[in-house]
Amino acid sequence: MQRNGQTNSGASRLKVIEPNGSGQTTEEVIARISDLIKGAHLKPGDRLPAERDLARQLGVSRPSLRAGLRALASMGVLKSRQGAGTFVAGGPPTLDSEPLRLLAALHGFSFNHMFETRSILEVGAAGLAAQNATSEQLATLAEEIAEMYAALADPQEYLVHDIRFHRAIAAASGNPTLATLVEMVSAVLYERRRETIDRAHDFKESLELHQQLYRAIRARQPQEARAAMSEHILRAQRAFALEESEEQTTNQVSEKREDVSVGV
Amino acid sequence: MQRNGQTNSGASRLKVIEPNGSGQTTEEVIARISDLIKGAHLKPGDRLPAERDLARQLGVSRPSLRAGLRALASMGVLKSRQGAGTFVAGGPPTLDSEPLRLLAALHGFSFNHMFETRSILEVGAAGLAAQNATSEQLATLAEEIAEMYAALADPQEYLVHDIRFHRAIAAASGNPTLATLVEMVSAVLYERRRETIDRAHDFKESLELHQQLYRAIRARQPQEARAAMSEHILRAQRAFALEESEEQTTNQVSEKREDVSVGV
DNA sequence: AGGAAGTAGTGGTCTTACCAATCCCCAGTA
DNA sequence: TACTGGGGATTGGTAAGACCACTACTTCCT
Repeated sequence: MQRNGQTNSGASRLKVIEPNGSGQTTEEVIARISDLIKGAHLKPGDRLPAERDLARQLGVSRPSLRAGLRALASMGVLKSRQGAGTFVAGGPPTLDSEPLRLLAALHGFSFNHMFETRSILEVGAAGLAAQNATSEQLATLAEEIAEMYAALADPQEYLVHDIRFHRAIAAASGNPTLATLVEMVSAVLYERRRETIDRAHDFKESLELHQQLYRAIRARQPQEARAAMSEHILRAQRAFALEESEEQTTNQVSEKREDVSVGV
Repeated sequence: MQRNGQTNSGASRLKVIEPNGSGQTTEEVIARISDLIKGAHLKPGDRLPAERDLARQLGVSRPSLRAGLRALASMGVLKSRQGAGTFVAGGPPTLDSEPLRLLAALHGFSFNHMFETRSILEVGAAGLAAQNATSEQLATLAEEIAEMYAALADPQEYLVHDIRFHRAIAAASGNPTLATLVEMVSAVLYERRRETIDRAHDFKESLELHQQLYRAIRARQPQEARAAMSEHILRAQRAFALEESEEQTTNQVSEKREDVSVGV
């Protein structure tokens, strides 16, 4: 079946994909779009041609093209909006944390290991932030601490600013790669934390450490900043484990797993 | 159109997906399979039902189901083999590094930042390895160093064992989450390094540091291990920058970017 | 008993068609 | 002139059915 019947008359910009006998049409599509991105021909926010057009240009069917686009979308580099088009992801660079979540579920990663990893990343970020933070970034940090003070009575609200504070430190490190990883790992833990924080105790101690951490960064003292961050996360880990055990005590008998096995 | 005509006679295991008017059938599929994984109903190596069957069980069309499966496959949790079936990813836990690569290309992450991140991760891993490495893992490290000695004259071969050595350290940290991240970040840098290593100089210095690092881990000296790893990566970064600049000198005029713009 | 050909069954692709959300232009109005 | 509203054209989302390429298993012949 010749699917390249008409050889793209006129000024075709993209070489037609070979009708490779084996099943790798989709991968070809992925590779082609990836190359466009790596070659800086596509920038964040850019819009791709309509699926029907792009499919014709590449010499593949729309389903195959869509398969490729979906793969890239699930990697977070493309965003499709029905009726509007498909765009290159803009905004702050982000790695989806869902893969990590699933990987953790599949291989039974313990939360302790996750905290350990987060600690390594954030301690490093704190050290770099103490070296590189701009005055504007310092201001953002101070604001979030103020918000935390204001939200001492509201756990959920407190958590929001806690998260923003850590995100701001990652950004202040001046290393976007590191910030992206911090975000990815933290997201997995925060999701879980959001469910248990209402049982949390004494935010004051936590806030105290945040304050201390901020002062170290502001004073350009990397070692102190690292120490404060390390201590902070360690305590967070302990608090987490505590709340976890409390929950298990509560939900002791209410497991009863619904029957959704897939009959493998 | 009632696509839930026959209500899955017999022992239906999966609730049919609502014919939700809006366009989120695929996401429903992803969520459903994800839940099966998170709920430990699917383990690594498990095989999913055939697409046609699974689509019928979920009450969606095969294209929609395939879209969901592809999304999960591109996250690395599923692997499809034509003629065989679709399986839950087995083997060592792995995060695809392609998303990071594309993100780096999109936002112009510098290699220095990438090295910085790698340093933070691997220094942490080295410290943990010094605490947790099993005797078996120590043996693996020693073997790889021996292989490096043997490959002093073959850059590509040397690099292979260099990579394995670092991978072994990450594994020896006892923290699979951390190991996964190390692998992801390193993969991006190694790919680039493979192209420039032939111009590399004096592996002996590098090997010396590897040796030193190994001894620190074997001696259970986390601080020394961290220092050695830090120094090692710092030098690798310098060497990388050097080879990079040499390459630029070489390829000065040979840019000439082929015309593959997508006519956006 | 061993190897080779056959045979379901699987994922991969294509075609066609229709649905739903969005965008954008333009007429109508204030 | 500026603004608002409608309506058509465009775009991504879903569906159904068919065929292909590959795999794994069975079965038959030597």
